[in-house]
Amino acid sequence: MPNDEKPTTSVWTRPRPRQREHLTREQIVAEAIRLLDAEGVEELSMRKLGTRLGTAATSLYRHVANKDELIELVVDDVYGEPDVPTVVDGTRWRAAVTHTATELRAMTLRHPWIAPALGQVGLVHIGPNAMRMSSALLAQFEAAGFPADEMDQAMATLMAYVIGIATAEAAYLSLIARSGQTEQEWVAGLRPAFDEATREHPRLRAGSSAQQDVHPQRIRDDNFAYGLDRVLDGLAARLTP
Amino acid sequence: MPNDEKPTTSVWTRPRPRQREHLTREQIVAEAIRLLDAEGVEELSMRKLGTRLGTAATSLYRHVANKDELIELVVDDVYGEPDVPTVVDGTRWRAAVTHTATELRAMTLRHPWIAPALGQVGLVHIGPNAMRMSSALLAQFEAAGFPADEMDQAMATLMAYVIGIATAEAAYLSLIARSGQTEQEWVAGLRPAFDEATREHPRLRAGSSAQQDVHPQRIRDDNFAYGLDRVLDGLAARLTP
DNA sequence: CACGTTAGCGCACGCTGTACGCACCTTGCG
DNA sequence: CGCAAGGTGCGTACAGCGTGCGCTAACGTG
Repeated sequence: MPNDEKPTTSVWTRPRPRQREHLTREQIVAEAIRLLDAEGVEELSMRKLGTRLGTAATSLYRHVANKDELIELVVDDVYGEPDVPTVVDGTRWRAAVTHTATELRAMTLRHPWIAPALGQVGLVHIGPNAMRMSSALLAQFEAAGFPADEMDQAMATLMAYVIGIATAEAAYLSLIARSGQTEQEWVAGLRPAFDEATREHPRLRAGSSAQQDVHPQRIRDDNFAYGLDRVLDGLAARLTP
Repeated sequence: MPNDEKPTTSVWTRPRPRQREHLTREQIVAEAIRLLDAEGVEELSMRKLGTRLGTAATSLYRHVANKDELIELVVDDVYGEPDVPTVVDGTRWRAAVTHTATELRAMTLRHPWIAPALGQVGLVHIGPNAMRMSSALLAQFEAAGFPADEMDQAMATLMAYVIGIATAEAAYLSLIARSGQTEQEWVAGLRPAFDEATREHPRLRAGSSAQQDVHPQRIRDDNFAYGLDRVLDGLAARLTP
Protein backbone atom coordinates (compact mmCIF):
# COMPACT_ATOMS: atom_id res chain seq x y z
CA MET A 1 0.00 0.00 0.00
CA PRO A 2 2.01 2.90 -1.26
CA ASN A 3 -0.29 5.56 0.09
CA ASP A 4 2.41 7.15 2.15
CA GLU A 5 2.40 10.22 -0.06
CA LYS A 6 1.35 13.26 1.97
CA PRO A 7 -0.97 11.41 4.29
CA THR A 8 -2.26 14.62 5.81
CA THR A 9 -3.47 15.95 2.46
CA SER A 10 -4.82 12.69 1.08
CA VAL A 11 -8.12 13.04 -0.71
CA TRP A 12 -9.92 10.84 1.76
CA THR A 13 -8.28 12.20 4.86
CA ARG A 14 -8.79 15.80 3.93
CA PRO A 15 -11.30 17.38 6.31
CA ARG A 16 -14.54 18.53 4.82
CA PRO A 17 -14.57 22.25 4.17
CA ARG A 18 -15.81 23.65 7.45
CA GLN A 19 -17.46 26.97 7.44
CA ARG A 20 -16.04 29.73 9.51
CA GLU A 21 -16.87 29.99 13.19
CA HIS A 22 -17.65 26.33 13.36
CA LEU A 23 -16.83 26.72 17.04
CA THR A 24 -18.33 29.51 19.10
CA ARG A 25 -17.91 30.55 22.69
CA GLU A 26 -21.59 29.88 23.32
CA GLN A 27 -21.30 26.29 22.09
CA ILE A 28 -18.23 25.70 24.23
CA VAL A 29 -19.92 27.03 27.35
CA ALA A 30 -23.10 25.05 26.68
CA GLU A 31 -21.19 21.80 26.12
CA ALA A 32 -19.07 22.42 29.22
CA ILE A 33 -22.21 22.75 31.31
CA ARG A 34 -23.57 19.55 29.83
CA LEU A 35 -20.33 17.75 30.64
CA LEU A 36 -20.21 19.17 34.16
CA ASP A 37 -23.80 18.17 34.86
CA ALA A 38 -23.18 14.68 33.56
CA GLU A 39 -19.80 13.86 35.07
CA GLY A 40 -18.89 16.45 37.71
CA VAL A 41 -16.23 19.06 38.03
CA GLU A 42 -13.16 16.87 38.18
CA GLU A 43 -14.08 15.16 34.93
CA LEU A 44 -13.98 18.40 32.98
CA SER A 45 -10.82 18.60 30.94
CA MET A 46 -10.11 20.66 27.89
CA ARG A 47 -9.32 17.55 25.86
CA LYS A 48 -12.55 15.83 26.79
CA LEU A 49 -14.52 18.96 26.08
CA GLY A 50 -12.78 19.30 22.74
CA THR A 51 -13.58 15.71 21.82
CA ARG A 52 -17.24 16.25 22.63
CA LEU A 53 -17.30 19.25 20.34
CA GLY A 54 -15.52 17.35 17.60
CA THR A 55 -12.39 19.49 17.73
CA ALA A 56 -8.91 19.42 19.18
CA ALA A 57 -8.48 20.61 22.73
CA THR A 58 -6.23 23.48 21.76
CA SER A 59 -8.83 24.86 19.38
CA LEU A 60 -10.87 25.93 22.38
CA TYR A 61 -8.18 28.43 23.28
CA ARG A 62 -9.12 30.55 20.29
CA HIS A 63 -12.40 31.38 22.02
CA VAL A 64 -11.47 31.17 25.68
CA ALA A 65 -8.32 32.49 27.32
CA ASN A 66 -7.85 29.57 29.69
CA LYS A 67 -9.73 27.06 31.78
CA ASP A 68 -10.34 29.50 34.64
CA GLU A 69 -11.97 31.94 32.27
CA LEU A 70 -14.11 29.12 30.88
CA ILE A 71 -15.31 28.37 34.39
CA GLU A 72 -16.12 32.02 34.96
CA LEU A 73 -18.20 32.03 31.78
CA VAL A 74 -19.90 28.80 32.74
CA VAL A 75 -20.77 30.10 36.21
CA ASP A 76 -22.20 33.31 34.84
CA ASP A 77 -24.21 31.38 32.30
CA VAL A 78 -25.82 29.36 35.07
CA TYR A 79 -26.61 32.59 36.91
CA GLY A 80 -28.87 33.36 33.99
CA GLU A 81 -31.22 30.52 34.91
CA PRO A 82 -33.07 31.77 38.01
CA ASP A 83 -36.30 33.60 37.52
CA VAL A 84 -36.24 36.75 39.65
CA PRO A 85 -39.69 38.36 39.54
CA THR A 86 -40.27 42.08 39.56
CA VAL A 87 -42.11 43.28 42.63
CA VAL A 88 -45.09 45.44 41.84
CA ASP A 89 -46.79 45.46 45.22
CA GLY A 90 -44.39 46.27 48.06
CA THR A 91 -46.39 44.30 50.61
CA ARG A 92 -45.82 41.12 48.61
CA TRP A 93 -42.01 41.38 48.71
CA ARG A 94 -41.71 38.33 50.91
CA ALA A 95 -43.32 36.03 48.38
CA ALA A 96 -41.06 37.40 45.66
CA VAL A 97 -37.88 36.95 47.71
CA THR A 98 -38.96 33.44 48.69
CA HIS A 99 -39.46 32.63 45.02
CA THR A 100 -36.01 33.96 44.13
CA ALA A 101 -34.36 32.05 46.96
CA THR A 102 -36.06 28.86 45.84
CA GLU A 103 -34.88 29.46 42.29
CA LEU A 104 -31.31 29.99 43.45
CA ARG A 105 -31.38 26.79 45.45
CA ALA A 106 -32.81 24.88 42.49
CA MET A 107 -30.07 26.31 40.29
CA THR A 108 -27.39 25.05 42.67
CA LEU A 109 -28.94 21.61 42.94
CA ARG A 110 -29.27 21.31 39.16
CA HIS A 111 -25.54 22.08 38.86
CA PRO A 112 -23.92 20.80 42.05
CA TRP A 113 -20.42 21.45 40.68
CA ILE A 114 -21.08 25.17 40.97
CA ALA A 115 -20.52 25.11 44.73
CA PRO A 116 -16.77 24.50 44.69
CA ALA A 117 -16.49 26.77 41.68
CA LEU A 118 -18.09 29.60 43.62
CA GLY A 119 -15.53 29.10 46.34
CA GLN A 120 -12.73 29.44 43.81
CA VAL A 121 -14.01 32.07 41.48
CA GLY A 122 -15.73 34.28 44.02
CA LEU A 123 -19.32 34.88 44.88
CA VAL A 124 -19.32 38.42 43.60
CA HIS A 125 -19.22 38.27 39.86
CA ILE A 126 -19.12 41.01 37.34
CA GLY A 127 -20.55 38.72 34.71
CA PRO A 128 -23.68 40.12 33.05
CA ASN A 129 -26.07 37.43 34.23
CA ALA A 130 -24.86 37.54 37.83
CA MET A 131 -25.21 41.32 37.83
CA ARG A 132 -28.69 41.18 36.37
CA MET A 133 -29.72 38.65 38.99
CA SER A 134 -28.22 40.66 41.85
CA SER A 135 -29.79 43.85 40.61
CA ALA A 136 -33.23 42.27 40.34
CA LEU A 137 -32.95 40.76 43.81
CA LEU A 138 -31.83 44.06 45.24
CA ALA A 139 -34.89 45.65 43.63
CA GLN A 140 -37.07 43.28 45.61
CA PHE A 141 -35.51 44.47 48.86
CA GLU A 142 -35.86 48.05 47.74
CA ALA A 143 -39.55 47.50 47.04
CA ALA A 144 -39.91 45.93 50.46
CA GLY A 145 -38.94 49.26 51.95
CA PHE A 146 -35.42 48.67 53.25
CA PRO A 147 -33.48 51.92 53.64
CA ALA A 148 -30.77 52.47 51.06
CA ASP A 149 -27.93 51.83 53.50
CA GLU A 150 -29.40 48.53 54.62
CA MET A 151 -30.55 47.01 51.33
CA ASP A 152 -27.11 45.63 50.53
CA GLN A 153 -26.69 44.01 53.90
CA ALA A 154 -30.15 42.49 53.79
CA MET A 155 -29.50 40.99 50.38
CA ALA A 156 -26.08 39.70 51.44
CA THR A 157 -27.70 38.00 54.43
CA LEU A 158 -30.24 36.22 52.28
CA MET A 159 -27.65 35.25 49.67
CA ALA A 160 -25.30 33.89 52.31
CA TYR A 161 -28.02 31.68 53.74
CA VAL A 162 -29.19 30.40 50.36
CA ILE A 163 -25.72 29.78 48.97
CA GLY A 164 -24.58 28.24 52.23
CA ILE A 165 -27.35 25.70 52.56
CA ALA A 166 -27.43 24.97 48.85
CA THR A 167 -23.68 24.38 48.85
CA ALA A 168 -24.09 21.93 51.69
CA GLU A 169 -26.82 20.10 49.83
CA ALA A 170 -24.93 20.14 46.55
CA ALA A 171 -21.79 18.68 48.10
CA TYR A 172 -23.85 16.00 49.75
CA LEU A 173 -25.70 15.16 46.54
CA SER A 174 -22.58 14.95 44.41
CA LEU A 175 -21.02 12.69 47.02
CA ILE A 176 -24.00 10.40 46.57
CA ALA A 177 -23.88 10.70 42.80
CA ARG A 178 -20.26 9.56 42.81
CA SER A 179 -21.21 6.49 44.82
CA GLY A 180 -23.76 5.51 42.16
CA GLN A 181 -26.56 4.92 44.66
CA THR A 182 -29.89 6.58 45.29
CA GLU A 183 -30.14 9.04 48.15
CA GLN A 184 -32.13 6.58 50.27
CA GLU A 185 -29.74 3.69 49.69
CA TRP A 186 -26.79 5.88 50.53
CA VAL A 187 -28.35 7.17 53.74
CA ALA A 188 -29.22 3.64 54.82
CA GLY A 189 -25.74 2.38 54.01
CA LEU A 190 -24.04 5.13 55.99
CA ARG A 191 -26.22 4.79 59.06
CA PRO A 192 -24.07 2.20 60.90
CA ALA A 193 -20.93 4.31 60.48
CA PHE A 194 -22.87 7.37 61.57
CA ASP A 195 -24.25 5.66 64.65
CA GLU A 196 -20.79 4.49 65.52
CA ALA A 197 -19.34 7.98 65.10
CA THR A 198 -22.09 9.64 67.14
CA ARG A 199 -21.75 7.25 70.05
CA GLU A 200 -20.05 10.01 72.05
CA HIS A 201 -22.31 12.73 70.67
CA PRO A 202 -25.86 11.46 71.25
CA ARG A 203 -27.27 14.91 70.65
CA LEU A 204 -26.35 14.67 66.98
CA ARG A 205 -28.21 11.42 66.60
CA ALA A 206 -31.49 12.50 68.15
CA GLY A 207 -32.76 14.69 65.34
CA SER A 208 -31.84 12.45 62.45
CA SER A 209 -33.07 9.18 63.87
CA ALA A 210 -36.43 10.74 64.74
CA GLN A 211 -37.34 11.04 61.07
CA GLN A 212 -35.62 7.92 59.90
CA ASP A 213 -38.45 6.94 57.62
CA VAL A 214 -39.15 10.28 56.01
CA HIS A 215 -37.96 10.72 52.45
CA PRO A 216 -34.53 12.45 52.65
CA GLN A 217 -35.39 14.90 49.89
CA ARG A 218 -38.47 15.96 51.83
CA ILE A 219 -36.28 16.62 54.87
CA ARG A 220 -33.98 18.82 52.86
CA ASP A 221 -36.87 20.77 51.39
CA ASP A 222 -38.32 21.33 54.85
CA ASN A 223 -34.97 22.39 56.29
CA PHE A 224 -34.48 24.90 53.53
CA ALA A 225 -37.95 26.35 53.98
CA TYR A 226 -37.55 26.56 57.75
CA GLY A 227 -34.27 28.47 57.61
CA LEU A 228 -35.53 30.73 54.85
CA ASP A 229 -38.55 31.66 56.95
CA ARG A 230 -36.36 32.43 59.96
CA VAL A 231 -34.03 34.62 57.90
CA LEU A 232 -36.96 36.48 56.39
CA ASP A 233 -38.55 36.86 59.83
CA GLY A 234 -35.37 38.46 61.08
CA LEU A 235 -35.18 40.78 58.08
CA ALA A 236 -38.88 41.67 58.17
CA ALA A 237 -38.54 42.76 61.79
CA ARG A 238 -36.40 45.64 60.57
CA LEU A 239 -39.27 47.00 58.49
CA THR A 240 -41.93 47.33 61.20
CA PRO A 241 -40.45 49.01 64.24
CA MET B 1 36.78 7.30 37.06
CA PRO B 2 35.75 3.69 37.65
CA ASN B 3 33.23 4.44 40.38
CA ASP B 4 30.40 2.83 38.48
CA GLU B 5 30.21 0.02 40.97
CA LYS B 6 26.77 0.00 42.62
CA PRO B 7 26.27 3.77 42.66
CA THR B 8 23.12 3.47 44.74
CA THR B 9 24.91 1.75 47.60
CA SER B 10 28.05 3.87 47.47
CA VAL B 11 29.39 4.79 50.85
CA TRP B 12 28.87 8.47 50.22
CA THR B 13 25.48 8.23 48.63
CA ARG B 14 24.04 5.96 51.27
CA PRO B 15 21.35 7.80 53.23
CA ARG B 16 21.95 8.33 56.90
CA PRO B 17 20.09 5.79 58.99
CA ARG B 18 16.65 7.22 59.56
CA GLN B 19 14.68 6.04 62.54
CA ARG B 20 11.32 4.48 62.02
CA GLU B 21 8.16 6.60 61.77
CA HIS B 22 10.12 9.58 60.64
CA LEU B 23 6.90 10.59 58.93
CA THR B 24 3.56 10.66 60.72
CA ARG B 25 0.06 11.46 59.56
CA GLU B 26 -0.06 14.39 61.99
CA GLN B 27 3.09 15.92 60.50
CA ILE B 28 1.74 15.50 56.98
CA VAL B 29 -1.56 17.16 57.85
CA ALA B 30 0.15 20.01 59.70
CA GLU B 31 2.56 20.69 56.84
CA ALA B 32 -0.29 20.51 54.31
CA ILE B 33 -2.18 23.19 56.24
CA ARG B 34 0.94 25.35 56.35
CA LEU B 35 1.38 24.96 52.59
CA LEU B 36 -2.30 25.66 51.91
CA ASP B 37 -2.28 28.78 54.06
CA ALA B 38 0.87 30.04 52.37
CA GLU B 39 0.15 29.25 48.73
CA GLY B 40 -3.49 28.31 48.29
CA VAL B 41 -5.31 25.19 47.26
CA GLU B 42 -4.10 24.85 43.70
CA GLU B 43 -0.46 24.95 44.80
CA LEU B 44 -0.85 21.88 46.96
CA SER B 45 0.66 18.88 45.25
CA MET B 46 1.84 15.65 46.76
CA ARG B 47 5.31 16.22 45.34
CA LYS B 48 5.61 19.69 46.79
CA LEU B 49 4.30 18.51 50.12
CA GLY B 50 6.78 15.63 50.08
CA THR B 51 9.66 17.99 49.34
CA ARG B 52 8.67 20.22 52.24
CA LEU B 53 8.70 17.21 54.53
CA GLY B 54 12.06 16.06 53.20
CA THR B 55 10.68 12.89 51.65
CA ALA B 56 9.56 11.57 48.31
CA ALA B 57 5.99 12.24 47.27
CA THR B 58 5.05 8.60 47.19
CA SER B 59 6.13 8.09 50.78
CA LEU B 60 3.09 10.08 51.85
CA TYR B 61 0.88 7.29 50.55
CA ARG B 62 1.99 5.06 53.41
CA HIS B 63 0.09 7.33 55.79
CA VAL B 64 -2.71 8.66 53.62
CA ALA B 65 -4.81 6.72 51.12
CA ASN B 66 -4.92 9.47 48.51
CA LYS B 67 -5.10 13.21 48.09
CA ASP B 68 -8.84 13.38 48.71
CA GLU B 69 -8.43 11.64 52.03
CA LEU B 70 -5.62 14.05 52.92
CA ILE B 71 -7.98 16.95 52.26
CA GLU B 72 -10.63 15.34 54.45
CA LEU B 73 -8.10 15.05 57.26
CA VAL B 74 -6.95 18.60 56.75
CA VAL B 75 -10.49 19.96 56.83
CA ASP B 76 -11.35 18.08 60.00
CA ASP B 77 -8.15 19.31 61.61
CA VAL B 78 -9.18 22.90 60.93
CA TYR B 79 -12.59 22.18 62.44
CA GLY B 80 -10.74 21.65 65.68
CA GLU B 81 -9.81 25.33 65.89
CA PRO B 82 -13.06 27.11 66.83
CA ASP B 83 -13.81 27.64 70.47
CA VAL B 84 -17.41 26.59 71.16
CA PRO B 85 -18.32 27.59 74.72
CA THR B 86 -20.58 25.55 76.94
CA VAL B 87 -23.80 27.34 77.83
CA VAL B 88 -24.51 27.35 81.54
CA ASP B 89 -27.24 29.97 81.65
CA GLY B 90 -29.97 29.37 79.06
CA THR B 91 -30.83 33.03 78.81
CA ARG B 92 -27.34 33.82 77.57
CA TRP B 93 -27.50 31.40 74.64
CA ARG B 94 -27.42 34.22 72.12
CA ALA B 95 -24.02 35.46 73.24
CA ALA B 96 -22.65 31.94 73.08
CA VAL B 97 -23.98 31.29 69.58
CA THR B 98 -22.67 34.65 68.43
CA HIS B 99 -19.26 33.73 69.78
CA THR B 100 -19.30 30.38 67.98
CA ALA B 101 -20.40 31.96 64.71
CA THR B 102 -17.60 34.50 64.98
CA GLU B 103 -15.11 31.73 65.62
CA LEU B 104 -16.32 29.78 62.58
CA ARG B 105 -16.00 32.83 60.40
CA ALA B 106 -12.51 33.51 61.72
CA MET B 107 -11.55 29.90 60.99
CA THR B 108 -12.69 30.23 57.38
CA LEU B 109 -10.86 33.51 56.90
CA ARG B 110 -7.66 32.10 58.39
CA HIS B 111 -7.83 29.24 55.89
CA PRO B 112 -9.61 30.60 52.81
CA TRP B 113 -8.87 27.44 50.83
CA ILE B 114 -11.34 25.57 53.01
CA ALA B 115 -14.32 27.06 51.18
CA PRO B 116 -13.85 25.20 47.88
CA ALA B 117 -12.81 22.13 49.83
CA LEU B 118 -16.09 22.20 51.74
CA GLY B 119 -17.93 22.28 48.44
CA GLN B 120 -16.10 19.15 47.31
CA VAL B 121 -15.85 17.14 50.46
CA GLY B 122 -19.21 17.99 51.95
CA LEU B 123 -20.30 20.18 54.81
CA VAL B 124 -21.39 17.27 56.95
CA HIS B 125 -18.30 15.53 58.16
CA ILE B 126 -17.94 12.49 60.29
CA GLY B 127 -14.46 13.57 61.30
CA PRO B 128 -14.03 13.75 65.07
CA ASN B 129 -13.36 17.48 65.28
CA ALA B 130 -16.30 18.40 63.07
CA MET B 131 -18.57 16.18 65.14
CA ARG B 132 -17.33 17.65 68.41
CA MET B 133 -17.92 21.15 67.07
CA SER B 134 -21.42 20.34 65.78
CA SER B 135 -22.37 18.63 68.99
CA ALA B 136 -21.23 21.57 71.11
CA LEU B 137 -23.09 24.04 68.89
CA LEU B 138 -26.22 21.92 69.04
CA ALA B 139 -25.93 21.96 72.83
CA GLN B 140 -26.11 25.75 72.71
CA PHE B 141 -29.40 25.60 70.83
CA GLU B 142 -30.67 22.97 73.23
CA ALA B 143 -29.82 25.21 76.16
CA ALA B 144 -31.62 28.04 74.45
CA GLY B 145 -34.80 26.03 74.71
CA PHE B 146 -35.42 24.92 71.15
CA PRO B 147 -37.67 21.86 70.98
CA ALA B 148 -35.92 18.64 70.01
CA ASP B 149 -37.46 18.49 66.56
CA GLU B 150 -36.38 22.03 65.75
CA MET B 151 -32.83 22.14 67.15
CA ASP B 152 -31.33 20.58 64.06
CA GLN B 153 -33.04 22.98 61.70
CA ALA B 154 -32.07 25.98 63.78
CA MET B 155 -28.45 24.93 63.82
CA ALA B 156 -28.49 24.22 60.09
CA THR B 157 -29.87 27.70 59.47
CA LEU B 158 -27.11 29.34 61.43
CA MET B 159 -24.41 27.18 59.88
CA ALA B 160 -25.68 27.89 56.37
CA TYR B 161 -25.51 31.61 56.97
CA VAL B 162 -22.06 31.55 58.54
CA ILE B 163 -20.53 29.18 56.00
CA GLY B 164 -22.19 31.04 53.15
CA ILE B 165 -20.97 34.49 54.04
CA ALA B 166 -17.56 33.25 55.11
CA THR B 167 -17.19 31.38 51.83
CA ALA B 168 -17.98 34.55 49.96
CA GLU B 169 -15.42 36.49 51.95
CA ALA B 170 -12.82 33.76 51.66
CA ALA B 171 -13.16 33.56 47.88
CA TYR B 172 -12.88 37.31 47.66
CA LEU B 173 -9.83 37.41 49.91
CA SER B 174 -7.96 34.67 48.10
CA LEU B 175 -8.68 36.41 44.81
CA ILE B 176 -6.97 39.47 46.26
CA ALA B 177 -4.14 37.40 47.71
CA ARG B 178 -3.42 35.95 44.26
CA SER B 179 -3.19 39.47 42.84
CA GLY B 180 -0.50 40.35 45.37
CA GLN B 181 -2.15 43.60 46.42
CA THR B 182 -3.69 44.84 49.64
CA GLU B 183 -7.45 44.77 49.95
CA GLN B 184 -7.70 48.56 49.60
CA GLU B 185 -5.47 48.72 46.52
CA TRP B 186 -7.43 45.94 44.90
CA VAL B 187 -10.79 47.57 45.58
CA ALA B 188 -9.54 50.86 44.20
CA GLY B 189 -8.09 49.18 41.12
CA LEU B 190 -11.30 47.35 40.32
CA ARG B 191 -13.58 50.35 40.78
CA PRO B 192 -13.46 51.59 37.15
CA ALA B 193 -14.36 48.15 35.79
CA PHE B 194 -17.07 47.86 38.39
CA ASP B 195 -18.52 51.25 37.56
CA GLU B 196 -18.49 50.32 33.90
CA ALA B 197 -20.24 47.01 34.56
CA THR B 198 -22.89 48.58 36.78
CA ARG B 199 -23.79 51.28 34.33
CA GLU B 200 -27.01 49.45 33.54
CA HIS B 201 -27.57 48.41 37.14
CA PRO B 202 -27.30 51.62 39.16
CA ARG B 203 -28.91 49.97 42.15
CA LEU B 204 -25.85 47.82 42.64
CA ARG B 205 -23.59 50.83 42.73
CA ALA B 206 -25.50 52.86 45.29
CA GLY B 207 -24.61 50.86 48.37
CA SER B 208 -20.95 50.38 47.67
CA SER B 209 -20.09 53.89 46.57
CA ALA B 210 -21.75 55.34 49.65
CA GLN B 211 -19.05 53.95 51.89
CA GLN B 212 -16.21 54.34 49.47
CA ASP B 213 -13.82 55.60 52.11
CA VAL B 214 -14.58 53.12 54.85
CA HIS B 215 -11.98 50.43 55.45
CA PRO B 216 -13.14 47.39 53.45
CA GLN B 217 -12.41 45.01 56.31
CA ARG B 218 -14.64 47.08 58.56
CA ILE B 219 -17.45 46.80 56.01
CA ARG B 220 -17.14 43.04 55.94
CA ASP B 221 -17.19 42.83 59.72
CA ASP B 222 -20.31 45.00 59.87
CA ASN B 223 -22.05 42.98 57.18
CA PHE B 224 -21.35 39.76 58.99
CA ALA B 225 -22.62 41.13 62.30
CA TYR B 226 -25.75 42.56 60.68
CA GLY B 227 -26.75 39.29 59.02
CA LEU B 228 -25.92 37.27 62.11
CA ASP B 229 -28.19 39.49 64.19
CA ARG B 230 -31.04 39.09 61.70
CA VAL B 231 -30.68 35.32 61.62
CA LEU B 232 -30.61 35.16 65.42
CA ASP B 233 -33.61 37.53 65.59
CA GLY B 234 -35.53 35.18 63.36
CA LEU B 235 -34.54 32.15 65.40
CA ALA B 236 -35.19 33.84 68.76
CA ALA B 237 -38.73 34.66 67.66
CA ARG B 238 -39.48 30.94 67.75
CA LEU B 239 -38.67 30.80 71.47
CA THR B 240 -41.11 33.44 72.70
CA PRO B 241 -44.50 32.86 71.13
C1' DC C 1 20.91 -13.99 65.26
C1' DA C 2 17.10 -14.75 61.86
C1' DC C 3 12.73 -13.53 60.09
C1' DG C 4 8.53 -11.24 58.80
C1' DT C 5 6.67 -6.58 58.51
C1' DT C 6 6.64 -2.24 56.71
C1' DA C 7 8.40 2.78 55.79
C1' DG C 8 10.54 5.13 52.29
C1' DC C 9 11.64 5.72 47.58
C1' DG C 10 12.87 5.41 42.31
C1' DC C 11 10.54 4.60 38.28
C1' DA C 12 6.83 4.71 35.13
C1' DC C 13 2.19 5.51 33.25
C1' DG C 14 -1.47 8.06 31.74
C1' DC C 15 -3.31 12.23 32.37
C1' DT C 16 -3.53 17.44 32.72
C1' DG C 17 -3.32 22.74 30.99
C1' DT C 18 -1.53 25.24 27.50
C1' DA C 19 2.48 27.70 24.48
C1' DC C 20 3.94 27.61 19.81
C1' DG C 21 3.88 27.56 14.95
C1' DC C 22 2.08 25.70 10.73
C1' DA C 23 -1.73 24.97 7.25
C1' DC C 24 -5.74 26.33 5.54
C1' DC C 25 -10.23 28.94 4.83
C1' DT C 26 -12.61 33.20 4.41
C1' DT C 27 -12.74 37.81 3.42
C1' DG C 28 -11.49 42.54 1.46
C1' DC C 29 -9.43 44.92 -2.03
C1' DG C 30 -7.25 46.07 -6.33
C1' DC D 1 -10.49 37.44 -11.20
C1' DG D 2 -6.23 37.25 -8.33
C1' DC D 3 -3.89 38.03 -4.40
C1' DA D 4 -2.71 39.59 0.32
C1' DA D 5 -4.28 39.60 5.12
C1' DG D 6 -6.12 37.80 9.00
C1' DG D 7 -8.07 34.54 11.69
C1' DT D 8 -9.33 29.42 12.81
C1' DG D 9 -8.23 24.78 13.70
C1' DC D 10 -4.86 21.55 15.04
C1' DG D 11 -0.32 18.65 15.72
C1' DT D 12 3.41 18.68 18.64
C1' DA D 13 5.61 19.35 22.83
C1' DC D 14 6.61 20.40 27.68
C1' DA D 15 6.29 20.56 32.45
C1' DG D 16 3.73 19.01 36.01
C1' DC D 17 0.18 16.10 38.20
C1' DG D 18 -1.74 11.70 41.15
C1' DT D 19 -0.45 7.38 42.10
C1' DG D 20 0.53 1.94 41.24
C1' DC D 21 4.42 -1.15 41.49
C1' DG D 22 8.29 -3.36 43.28
C1' DC D 23 12.72 -2.83 45.55
C1' DT D 24 15.78 -1.83 49.69
C1' DA D 25 16.66 -1.58 54.27
C1' DA D 26 15.49 -0.77 59.01
C1' DC D 27 12.74 -2.26 62.74
C1' DG D 28 10.17 -5.32 66.38
C1' DT D 29 9.73 -9.99 67.71
C1' DG D 30 10.99 -14.71 68.53
